[in-house]
Amino acid sequence: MEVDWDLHAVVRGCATVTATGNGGVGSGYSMADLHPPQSGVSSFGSEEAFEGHALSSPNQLEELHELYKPFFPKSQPLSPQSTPLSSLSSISFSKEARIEEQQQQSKLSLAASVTTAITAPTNNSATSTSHNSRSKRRKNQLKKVCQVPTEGISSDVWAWRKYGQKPIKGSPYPRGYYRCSTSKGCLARKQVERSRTDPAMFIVTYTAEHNHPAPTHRNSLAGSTRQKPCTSQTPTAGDSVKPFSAKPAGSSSLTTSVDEELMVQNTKAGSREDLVEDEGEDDFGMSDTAVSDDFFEGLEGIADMVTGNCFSDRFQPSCDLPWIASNAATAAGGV
DNA sequence: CGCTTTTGACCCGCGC
DNA sequence: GCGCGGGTCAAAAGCG
Repeated sequence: MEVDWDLHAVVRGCATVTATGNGGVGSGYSMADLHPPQSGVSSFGSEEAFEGHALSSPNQLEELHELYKPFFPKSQPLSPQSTPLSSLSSISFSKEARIEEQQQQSKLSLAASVTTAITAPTNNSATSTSHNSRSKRRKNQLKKVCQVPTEGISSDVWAWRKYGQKPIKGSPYPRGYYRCSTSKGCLARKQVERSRTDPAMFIVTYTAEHNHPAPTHRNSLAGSTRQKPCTSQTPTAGDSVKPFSAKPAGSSSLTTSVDEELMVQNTKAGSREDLVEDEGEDDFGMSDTAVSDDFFEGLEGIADMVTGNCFSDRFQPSCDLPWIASNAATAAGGV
């Protein structure tokens, strides 16, 4: 696994980030947080990262930060050490992401029904059974796509459990499928895939929303640290399937709800600004997706918690949390 | 013991 | 209607 990435890196916030090389135009909200140990590869600082995109300057980041502030109850996300920006910067939309989303949306016929679209699966299937959800799998699913730096991936308040991984055509990296493990009934899912253009970045796609508050702590770490004995393939690997497990975001990480929030917002923002042109007005960029309301509500609560104490508790400055580490590791490439 | 990860198989949507 | 590819399920195994 990869644990090539330094843990501290994971926790450490940083600045910047990026959108993949091409970044999303406009979409690029970047929030980078940590950088991949991997090296310099990372984006920070790199011009590529910003290449023509949105946050090409620190100022922009700040602006974003400001923009998001309202969403964060108070403090921010990551550990004390992490800088506010870090959280913000961890996510960004990449062109790829956008495209994906666009496709998705276009299929859905976007805008108008976007809102409902996303929820549809949730609502409908909420009651329903797996069968239902399954049948609707690809229908009307609004997804939020965001790009996160490798480290950013570990920041996620929710506990995710990997339920699958698949090689994706056209991409050297496999895509990992995660579902919320906090609640059985939670339909929230996320897909994590390494960016083809920028291996240091992960494309995280969130589907559905959590129907419960964020976990305050993990129930168990068991199995969470599993790493292959052998391995060690670095994320770089482009290989496909196994070597890199896209483990993302945290599998169990509790990291920042805020981050997630940000992500979502980014998504929204991104989509709204770049993708959704039609949506003319959403306050804050929140209309676009459906995730919205409840999703945010929940997040807010979470954020509170997080900022309040969760973080202090769990997120140690240095992040020695085992699970985090493992997450990072996995995320990185884990498997 | 409980939970997570890994993996192969299966199912389903979508494009041709 | 067929095939491809993506998404999910479920069993096995590992870890705390």
